[in-house]
Amino acid sequence: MNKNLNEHEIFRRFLKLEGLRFTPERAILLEEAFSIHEHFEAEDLVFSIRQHGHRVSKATVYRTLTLLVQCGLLREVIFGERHSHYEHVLGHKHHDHLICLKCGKIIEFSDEMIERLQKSVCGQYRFEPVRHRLEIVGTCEDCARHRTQREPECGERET
Amino acid sequence: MNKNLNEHEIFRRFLKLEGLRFTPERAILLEEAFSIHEHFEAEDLVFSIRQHGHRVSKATVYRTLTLLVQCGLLREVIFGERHSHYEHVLGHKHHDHLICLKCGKIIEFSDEMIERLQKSVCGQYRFEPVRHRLEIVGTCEDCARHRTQREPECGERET
DNA sequence: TGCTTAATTGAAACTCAATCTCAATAATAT
DNA sequence: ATATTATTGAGATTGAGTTTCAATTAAGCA
Repeated sequence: MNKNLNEHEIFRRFLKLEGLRFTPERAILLEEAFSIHEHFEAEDLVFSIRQHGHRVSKATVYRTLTLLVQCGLLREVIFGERHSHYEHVLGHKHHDHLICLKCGKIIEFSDEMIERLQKSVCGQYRFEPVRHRLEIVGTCEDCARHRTQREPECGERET
Repeated sequence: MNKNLNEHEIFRRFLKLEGLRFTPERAILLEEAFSIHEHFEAEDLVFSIRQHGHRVSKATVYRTLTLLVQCGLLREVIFGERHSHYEHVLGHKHHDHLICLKCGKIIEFSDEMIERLQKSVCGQYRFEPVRHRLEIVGTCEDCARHRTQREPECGERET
Protein backbone atom coordinates (compact mmCIF):
# COMPACT_ATOMS: atom_id res chain seq x y z
CA MET A 1 0.00 0.00 0.00
CA ASN A 2 2.85 2.37 0.72
CA LYS A 3 4.32 1.75 -2.65
CA ASN A 4 1.79 4.44 -3.53
CA LEU A 5 4.18 7.01 -2.24
CA ASN A 6 6.49 6.19 -5.06
CA GLU A 7 3.97 6.56 -7.82
CA HIS A 8 2.75 9.71 -6.22
CA GLU A 9 6.25 11.09 -6.06
CA ILE A 10 7.12 10.13 -9.58
CA PHE A 11 3.98 11.66 -10.96
CA ARG A 12 4.33 14.91 -9.04
CA ARG A 13 7.93 15.25 -10.04
CA PHE A 14 7.03 14.66 -13.66
CA LEU A 15 4.25 17.21 -13.56
CA LYS A 16 6.41 19.86 -12.00
CA LEU A 17 9.15 19.23 -14.53
CA GLU A 18 6.66 19.74 -17.33
CA GLY A 19 5.06 22.79 -15.77
CA LEU A 20 1.84 20.90 -15.20
CA ARG A 21 -0.38 20.86 -12.13
CA PHE A 22 -1.26 18.25 -9.59
CA THR A 23 -5.03 18.40 -9.42
CA PRO A 24 -7.54 16.42 -7.35
CA GLU A 25 -8.70 14.69 -10.51
CA ARG A 26 -5.17 13.55 -11.28
CA ALA A 27 -4.78 12.32 -7.73
CA ILE A 28 -7.96 10.26 -8.00
CA LEU A 29 -6.88 8.80 -11.31
CA LEU A 30 -3.44 7.94 -10.02
CA GLU A 31 -4.94 6.18 -7.04
CA GLU A 32 -7.46 4.24 -9.08
CA ALA A 33 -5.02 3.27 -11.79
CA PHE A 34 -2.78 1.73 -9.18
CA SER A 35 -5.49 -0.03 -7.27
CA ILE A 36 -6.27 -2.17 -10.31
CA HIS A 37 -3.72 -4.92 -10.50
CA GLU A 38 -4.47 -6.46 -13.87
CA HIS A 39 -4.60 -5.01 -17.33
CA PHE A 40 -7.26 -2.37 -17.59
CA GLU A 41 -8.90 -0.12 -20.12
CA ALA A 42 -9.89 3.52 -19.89
CA GLU A 43 -13.51 2.54 -19.37
CA ASP A 44 -12.62 0.24 -16.48
CA LEU A 45 -11.05 3.21 -14.81
CA VAL A 46 -14.07 5.44 -15.35
CA PHE A 47 -16.19 2.70 -13.85
CA SER A 48 -14.09 2.05 -10.77
CA ILE A 49 -13.81 5.77 -10.07
CA ARG A 50 -17.59 5.97 -10.03
CA GLN A 51 -17.76 2.97 -7.77
CA HIS A 52 -15.55 4.70 -5.25
CA GLY A 53 -17.88 7.66 -5.19
CA HIS A 54 -15.76 9.95 -7.29
CA ARG A 55 -16.42 11.49 -10.63
CA VAL A 56 -13.92 12.49 -13.28
CA SER A 57 -14.85 13.25 -16.84
CA LYS A 58 -13.97 10.93 -19.65
CA ALA A 59 -11.85 13.62 -21.28
CA THR A 60 -9.74 13.96 -18.15
CA VAL A 61 -9.38 10.23 -17.82
CA TYR A 62 -7.94 9.97 -21.31
CA ARG A 63 -5.76 13.04 -20.84
CA THR A 64 -4.34 11.70 -17.60
CA LEU A 65 -3.70 8.22 -18.94
CA THR A 66 -1.54 9.83 -21.57
CA LEU A 67 0.45 11.58 -18.85
CA LEU A 68 0.85 8.41 -16.81
CA VAL A 69 2.26 6.67 -19.86
CA GLN A 70 4.55 9.60 -20.61
CA CYS A 71 6.03 9.59 -17.14
CA GLY A 72 6.65 5.88 -17.36
CA LEU A 73 4.21 4.71 -14.70
CA LEU A 74 1.94 2.92 -17.13
CA ARG A 75 2.60 0.97 -20.27
CA GLU A 76 0.17 0.76 -23.13
CA VAL A 77 -0.38 -2.78 -24.33
CA ILE A 78 -2.66 -3.30 -27.26
CA PHE A 79 -4.12 -6.76 -27.67
CA GLY A 80 -5.37 -6.59 -31.19
CA GLU A 81 -8.49 -4.81 -30.08
CA ARG A 82 -9.14 -1.31 -31.20
CA HIS A 83 -8.78 0.34 -27.82
CA SER A 84 -5.90 0.63 -25.43
CA HIS A 85 -5.10 -1.56 -22.48
CA TYR A 86 -2.76 -0.43 -19.74
CA GLU A 87 -0.60 -2.11 -17.15
CA HIS A 88 1.66 -0.97 -14.34
CA VAL A 89 5.32 -0.54 -14.95
CA LEU A 90 6.65 0.32 -11.48
CA GLY A 91 7.82 -2.78 -9.69
CA HIS A 92 7.03 -5.08 -12.58
CA LYS A 93 9.84 -6.22 -14.76
CA HIS A 94 9.29 -6.03 -18.47
CA HIS A 95 7.32 -8.92 -19.84
CA ASP A 96 5.43 -9.98 -22.92
CA HIS A 97 2.12 -11.72 -23.47
CA LEU A 98 0.58 -14.93 -24.68
CA ILE A 99 -3.02 -14.26 -25.61
CA CYS A 100 -5.55 -17.05 -25.97
CA LEU A 101 -7.92 -16.60 -28.90
CA LYS A 102 -10.54 -18.89 -27.40
CA CYS A 103 -10.91 -17.69 -23.84
CA GLY A 104 -9.06 -14.38 -23.86
CA LYS A 105 -6.71 -15.47 -21.10
CA ILE A 106 -3.46 -13.51 -20.95
CA ILE A 107 -0.29 -15.19 -19.78
CA GLU A 108 2.69 -12.99 -18.95
CA PHE A 109 6.17 -14.22 -19.57
CA SER A 110 9.60 -12.76 -19.73
CA ASP A 111 12.59 -14.16 -21.48
CA GLU A 112 15.96 -12.62 -20.92
CA MET A 113 17.40 -14.18 -24.05
CA ILE A 114 14.72 -12.79 -26.32
CA GLU A 115 15.31 -9.35 -24.85
CA ARG A 116 18.99 -9.66 -25.49
CA LEU A 117 18.48 -10.74 -29.08
CA GLN A 118 16.18 -7.81 -29.66
CA LYS A 119 18.90 -5.48 -28.47
CA SER A 120 21.28 -7.15 -30.84
CA VAL A 121 18.90 -6.68 -33.77
CA CYS A 122 18.62 -3.01 -32.87
CA GLY A 123 22.39 -2.82 -32.82
CA GLN A 124 22.60 -4.22 -36.33
CA TYR A 125 20.32 -1.49 -37.63
CA ARG A 126 21.75 1.19 -35.33
CA PHE A 127 18.24 1.58 -34.06
CA GLU A 128 17.69 3.15 -30.66
CA PRO A 129 14.86 1.20 -29.03
CA VAL A 130 12.43 3.01 -26.76
CA ARG A 131 9.96 0.26 -26.11
CA HIS A 132 8.87 -2.99 -27.62
CA ARG A 133 5.99 -5.32 -27.57
CA LEU A 134 5.83 -9.01 -28.33
CA GLU A 135 2.46 -10.66 -28.52
CA ILE A 136 1.89 -14.29 -29.29
CA VAL A 137 -1.68 -15.17 -30.08
CA GLY A 138 -2.92 -18.74 -30.06
CA THR A 139 -4.63 -21.37 -27.97
CA CYS A 140 -3.92 -21.92 -24.31
CA GLU A 141 -3.45 -25.31 -22.74
CA ASP A 142 -6.97 -25.52 -21.29
CA CYS A 143 -8.71 -24.55 -24.49
CA ALA A 144 -6.61 -26.95 -26.53
CA ARG A 145 -7.48 -29.78 -24.15
CA HIS A 146 -11.20 -29.09 -24.22
CA ARG A 147 -11.16 -29.06 -27.95
CA THR A 148 -9.87 -32.59 -28.25
CA GLN A 149 -12.24 -33.94 -25.61
CA ARG A 150 -15.52 -32.67 -26.92
CA GLU A 151 -16.82 -30.76 -29.88
CA PRO A 152 -16.99 -27.05 -29.13
CA GLU A 153 -20.60 -26.01 -28.81
CA CYS A 154 -22.05 -23.49 -31.10
CA GLY A 155 -21.52 -19.98 -29.80
CA GLU A 156 -19.54 -21.17 -26.83
CA ARG A 157 -17.56 -18.80 -24.58
CA GLU A 158 -15.28 -19.50 -21.72
CA THR A 159 -13.53 -17.35 -19.19
CA MET B 1 3.30 -10.03 -62.24
CA ASN B 2 2.28 -13.62 -62.81
CA LYS B 3 2.56 -14.32 -59.16
CA ASN B 4 -0.97 -12.94 -59.31
CA LEU B 5 -2.15 -16.28 -60.51
CA ASN B 6 -1.24 -17.72 -57.17
CA GLU B 7 -3.09 -15.21 -55.08
CA HIS B 8 -6.05 -15.52 -57.37
CA GLU B 9 -6.00 -19.28 -57.08
CA ILE B 10 -5.61 -19.27 -53.32
CA PHE B 11 -8.43 -16.80 -52.87
CA ARG B 12 -10.83 -18.65 -55.17
CA ARG B 13 -10.07 -21.93 -53.53
CA PHE B 14 -10.66 -20.43 -50.12
CA LEU B 15 -13.95 -18.90 -51.20
CA LYS B 16 -15.21 -22.10 -52.68
CA LEU B 17 -14.25 -24.03 -49.61
CA GLU B 18 -16.23 -21.63 -47.48
CA GLY B 19 -19.21 -21.55 -49.79
CA LEU B 20 -18.53 -17.93 -50.70
CA ARG B 21 -18.58 -16.27 -54.09
CA PHE B 22 -15.96 -14.76 -56.28
CA THR B 23 -17.42 -11.39 -57.23
CA PRO B 24 -16.05 -8.59 -59.42
CA GLU B 25 -15.59 -6.47 -56.32
CA ARG B 26 -13.48 -9.13 -54.68
CA ALA B 27 -11.43 -9.47 -57.84
CA ILE B 28 -10.75 -5.73 -57.87
CA LEU B 29 -9.79 -5.74 -54.23
CA LEU B 30 -7.50 -8.71 -54.65
CA GLU B 31 -5.77 -7.05 -57.55
CA GLU B 32 -5.36 -3.72 -55.78
CA ALA B 33 -4.22 -5.23 -52.51
CA PHE B 34 -1.45 -7.03 -54.35
CA SER B 35 -0.39 -4.11 -56.47
CA ILE B 36 0.61 -2.19 -53.33
CA HIS B 37 3.97 -3.45 -52.21
CA GLU B 38 4.35 -1.74 -48.87
CA HIS B 39 2.20 -1.74 -45.78
CA PHE B 40 -1.19 -0.29 -46.48
CA GLU B 41 -4.37 0.68 -44.71
CA ALA B 42 -7.97 0.14 -45.70
CA GLU B 43 -8.26 3.75 -46.80
CA ASP B 44 -5.21 3.46 -49.05
CA LEU B 45 -6.98 0.67 -50.79
CA VAL B 46 -10.19 2.63 -51.23
CA PHE B 47 -8.13 5.44 -52.68
CA SER B 48 -6.12 3.39 -55.14
CA ILE B 49 -9.25 1.61 -56.33
CA ARG B 50 -10.77 4.99 -57.15
CA GLN B 51 -7.60 6.01 -58.90
CA HIS B 52 -7.86 3.01 -61.16
CA GLY B 53 -11.36 4.00 -62.15
CA HIS B 54 -13.16 1.43 -60.07
CA ARG B 55 -15.53 1.84 -57.20
CA VAL B 56 -16.11 -0.49 -54.30
CA SER B 57 -17.93 0.49 -51.15
CA LYS B 58 -16.13 0.96 -47.88
CA ALA B 59 -18.19 -1.84 -46.36
CA THR B 60 -17.04 -4.27 -49.02
CA VAL B 61 -13.44 -3.21 -48.65
CA TYR B 62 -13.48 -3.99 -44.96
CA ARG B 63 -15.38 -7.23 -45.47
CA THR B 64 -12.93 -8.40 -48.11
CA LEU B 65 -9.84 -7.46 -46.13
CA THR B 66 -11.13 -9.74 -43.41
CA LEU B 67 -11.40 -12.56 -45.91
CA LEU B 68 -7.92 -11.95 -47.29
CA VAL B 69 -6.53 -12.19 -43.80
CA GLN B 70 -8.55 -15.33 -43.10
CA CYS B 71 -7.23 -17.10 -46.14
CA GLY B 72 -3.68 -16.21 -45.21
CA LEU B 73 -2.89 -13.86 -48.07
CA LEU B 74 -2.61 -10.79 -45.88
CA ARG B 75 -1.33 -10.23 -42.41
CA GLU B 76 -2.62 -7.56 -40.11
CA VAL B 77 0.13 -5.56 -38.52
CA ILE B 78 -0.87 -2.89 -36.07
CA PHE B 79 1.65 -0.16 -35.43
CA GLY B 80 0.27 1.32 -32.28
CA GLU B 81 -2.20 3.37 -34.23
CA ARG B 82 -5.84 2.76 -33.84
CA HIS B 83 -6.45 1.38 -37.30
CA SER B 84 -5.17 -1.68 -39.09
CA HIS B 85 -2.25 -1.95 -41.44
CA TYR B 86 -1.83 -4.87 -43.78
CA GLU B 87 1.02 -6.53 -45.59
CA HIS B 88 1.42 -9.40 -48.04
CA VAL B 89 2.19 -12.85 -46.76
CA LEU B 90 2.67 -14.82 -49.97
CA GLY B 91 6.32 -14.94 -50.95
CA HIS B 92 7.46 -12.96 -47.92
CA LYS B 93 8.96 -14.83 -45.04
CA HIS B 94 7.78 -13.91 -41.59
CA HIS B 95 9.41 -10.81 -40.24
CA ASP B 96 9.00 -8.23 -37.52
CA HIS B 97 9.29 -4.46 -37.43
CA LEU B 98 11.40 -1.64 -36.12
CA ILE B 99 9.30 1.51 -36.15
CA CYS B 100 10.84 4.96 -35.95
CA LEU B 101 8.93 7.36 -33.73
CA LYS B 102 10.37 10.41 -35.42
CA CYS B 103 9.98 9.74 -39.11
CA GLY B 104 7.66 6.74 -39.16
CA LYS B 105 10.11 4.65 -41.11
CA ILE B 106 9.51 0.92 -40.83
CA ILE B 107 12.42 -1.49 -41.00
CA GLU B 108 11.65 -5.16 -41.47
CA PHE B 109 13.87 -7.75 -39.92
CA SER B 110 13.72 -11.43 -39.23
CA ASP B 111 15.66 -13.32 -36.65
CA GLU B 112 15.58 -17.06 -36.66
CA MET B 113 16.80 -17.32 -33.10
CA ILE B 114 14.08 -15.06 -31.72
CA GLU B 115 11.50 -17.16 -33.54
CA ARG B 116 12.95 -20.30 -32.02
CA LEU B 117 12.94 -18.86 -28.53
CA GLN B 118 9.33 -17.84 -28.94
CA LYS B 119 8.45 -21.41 -29.80
CA SER B 120 10.28 -22.56 -26.75
CA VAL B 121 8.36 -20.14 -24.53
CA CYS B 122 5.12 -21.45 -26.02
CA GLY B 123 6.29 -24.96 -25.25
CA GLN B 124 6.86 -24.07 -21.60
CA TYR B 125 3.28 -22.86 -21.26
CA ARG B 126 1.86 -25.57 -23.54
CA PHE B 127 0.54 -22.72 -25.62
CA GLU B 128 -0.32 -23.35 -29.26
CA PRO B 129 0.83 -20.26 -31.19
CA VAL B 130 -1.17 -19.10 -34.17
CA ARG B 131 0.59 -15.86 -34.95
CA HIS B 132 2.82 -13.39 -33.26
CA ARG B 133 3.93 -9.84 -33.60
CA LEU B 134 7.05 -8.17 -32.36
CA GLU B 135 7.33 -4.43 -32.67
CA ILE B 136 10.26 -2.39 -31.50
CA VAL B 137 9.60 1.32 -31.40
CA GLY B 138 12.40 3.83 -31.16
CA THR B 139 14.65 6.10 -33.17
CA CYS B 140 16.21 5.11 -36.46
CA GLU B 141 19.81 5.80 -37.35
CA ASP B 142 19.06 8.85 -39.51
CA CYS B 143 16.83 10.53 -36.97
CA ALA B 144 19.31 9.89 -34.17
CA ARG B 145 22.08 11.44 -36.24
CA HIS B 146 20.08 14.53 -37.09
CA ARG B 147 19.27 15.04 -33.49
CA THR B 148 22.87 15.47 -32.51
CA GLN B 149 23.59 17.77 -35.42
CA ARG B 150 20.91 20.38 -34.95
CA GLU B 151 18.68 21.59 -32.17
CA PRO B 152 15.25 19.99 -32.23
CA GLU B 153 12.77 22.38 -33.79
CA CYS B 154 9.99 23.85 -31.78
CA GLY B 155 7.11 21.42 -31.62
CA GLU B 156 9.36 18.43 -31.89
CA ARG B 157 8.98 15.95 -29.05
CA GLU B 158 11.50 13.89 -27.19
CA THR B 159 11.21 11.19 -24.59
C1' DT C 1 -29.73 -21.52 -71.26
C1' DG C 2 -32.61 -20.34 -67.68
C1' DC C 3 -34.04 -20.95 -62.76
C1' DT C 4 -33.42 -20.96 -57.96
C1' DT C 5 -31.31 -19.84 -53.87
C1' DA C 6 -28.49 -17.92 -50.87
C1' DA C 7 -24.47 -14.86 -50.81
C1' DT C 8 -23.24 -10.11 -51.88
C1' DT C 9 -23.40 -5.36 -52.48
C1' DG C 10 -23.78 -0.35 -51.32
C1' DA C 11 -25.73 3.54 -48.95
C1' DA C 12 -26.57 5.15 -44.93
C1' DA C 13 -27.10 4.63 -40.20
C1' DC C 14 -24.67 3.23 -36.40
C1' DT C 15 -20.97 2.09 -32.80
C1' DC C 16 -17.49 3.22 -29.89
C1' DA C 17 -13.02 4.77 -28.43
C1' DA C 18 -10.75 8.76 -28.40
C1' DT C 19 -10.13 13.77 -29.17
C1' DC C 20 -11.39 18.53 -29.39
C1' DT C 21 -13.74 22.95 -28.04
C1' DC C 22 -14.52 26.43 -25.02
C1' DA C 23 -16.25 28.79 -21.10
C1' DA C 24 -15.80 28.35 -16.26
C1' DT C 25 -12.65 27.01 -12.60
C1' DA C 26 -8.61 26.53 -9.82
C1' DA C 27 -3.45 25.29 -8.89
C1' DT C 28 0.89 27.53 -8.44
C1' DA C 29 4.48 31.40 -8.23
C1' DT C 30 5.12 35.75 -6.66
C1' DA D 1 -4.01 37.91 -2.10
C1' DT D 2 -3.36 38.19 -7.00
C1' DA D 3 -2.20 37.18 -11.61
C1' DT D 4 -1.24 33.84 -14.69
C1' DT D 5 -2.06 29.94 -17.07
C1' DA D 6 -3.17 25.02 -16.81
C1' DT D 7 -7.23 22.24 -16.11
C1' DT D 8 -11.78 20.66 -16.08
C1' DG D 9 -16.24 18.87 -17.89
C1' DA D 10 -20.11 18.74 -21.03
C1' DG D 11 -21.03 18.00 -25.23
C1' DA D 12 -19.80 18.07 -30.03
C1' DT D 13 -16.78 15.85 -33.20
C1' DT D 14 -13.83 12.57 -35.44
C1' DG D 15 -12.79 8.45 -37.71
C1' DA D 16 -12.16 3.54 -38.23
C1' DG D 17 -14.86 -0.09 -38.58
C1' DT D 18 -19.56 -2.59 -38.49
C1' DT D 19 -24.39 -3.35 -39.26
C1' DT D 20 -28.77 -3.14 -41.69
C1' DC D 21 -31.59 -4.13 -45.34
C1' DA D 22 -33.52 -3.93 -49.88
C1' DA D 23 -31.89 -4.76 -54.38
C1' DT D 24 -28.68 -7.46 -57.02
C1' DT D 25 -26.14 -11.37 -58.68
C1' DA D 26 -22.93 -15.61 -58.62
C1' DA D 27 -23.09 -20.41 -59.02
C1' DG D 28 -25.04 -24.98 -58.90
C1' DC D 29 -28.45 -27.50 -61.20
C1' DA D 30 -32.30 -28.89 -64.42
